[in-house]
Amino acid sequence: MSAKLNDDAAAVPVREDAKANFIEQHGLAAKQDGLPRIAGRIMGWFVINGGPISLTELASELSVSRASISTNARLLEGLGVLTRVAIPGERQDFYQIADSPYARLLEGYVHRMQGNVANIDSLISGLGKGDHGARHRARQMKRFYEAAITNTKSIIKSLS
Amino acid sequence: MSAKLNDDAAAVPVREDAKANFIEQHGLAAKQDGLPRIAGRIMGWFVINGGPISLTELASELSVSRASISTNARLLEGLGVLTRVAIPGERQDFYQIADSPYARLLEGYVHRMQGNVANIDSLISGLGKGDHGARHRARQMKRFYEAAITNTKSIIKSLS
DNA sequence: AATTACGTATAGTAACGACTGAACGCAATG
DNA sequence: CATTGCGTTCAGTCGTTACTATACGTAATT
Repeated sequence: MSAKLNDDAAAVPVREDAKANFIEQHGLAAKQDGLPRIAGRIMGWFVINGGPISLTELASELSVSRASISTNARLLEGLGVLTRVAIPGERQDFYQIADSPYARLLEGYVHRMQGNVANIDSLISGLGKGDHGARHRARQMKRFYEAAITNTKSIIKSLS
Repeated sequence: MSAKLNDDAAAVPVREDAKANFIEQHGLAAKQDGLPRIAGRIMGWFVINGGPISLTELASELSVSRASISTNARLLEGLGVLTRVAIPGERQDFYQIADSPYARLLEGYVHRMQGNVANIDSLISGLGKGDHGARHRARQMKRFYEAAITNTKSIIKSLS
């Protein structure tokens, strides 16, 4: 997956290409993380341009439907990546990139992993006396998740 | 689906339920991580039962098609979660849970994050002199990924 | 050889999710 | 009021993907 494509259209400004490319790549990366591609593109746009911006403007910026922008912006708001701000005198909703967006994302991640730990716990408490191997492997798995959780929490702390 | 929801046999129907439930929940969690649900169920089965087991046996254990088991087992093998072992005298392929499966998973995660960093770098080097905000936010994002990468690497080290 | 037992490749299906376009509700403006 | 502009909701479409069924290749058994 190497992506340095620089042979077509010669005299085009590379600057704008870099920005558009980043947005697109970030949308792709978001897909990898289980988020809709548009959500990733929105986030990429905010990394570059910061905001605040209205939904309709953002829709035309990324050339997608207003509906899609609306749902995905609220999704990102729920994840703590975007915050809704009111601009005095303006009727529209404006979105802005949150204060520490990545910390917010990690918090959701921690929450999911804690759910996994709970799942492991209910397995362990349901095991019989004979299931030595299963208990051992389940505990190993739990240790992994707990290590990941505490480490992630420390990252969150270092970002805030 | 007719499960065992009776109370006639005073045995321990709860035990088996716990195991089956764990497998199913783990399949669900895998979906969240972008893996096929069956891959997650396979992994859950191995956490409980360890292995080694042949593909056809595993297929009947999880009651899915042999083809699906085959592809997903190879997927997990590629991720470093399962290892193929040969049992002397047996013709079949046997799979076993790998030594430190979670460390392997995290390595893949690190790799993906490094790709993101590369993406950010190419954005930064494409920014003009005026894009102060963008450069600042991009650097912030890069710092986040780098922190996550080093922390994840330390987890990997602690698991190996 | 013929047959059996296994893993894999392939085509087809069924379900899922992202995204769009058109309606709706609502507030502010004319 | 009527209208305009906004965000949201909802039905529908399109593409993707997990999973199955079938066919295939191969190695061991007979």
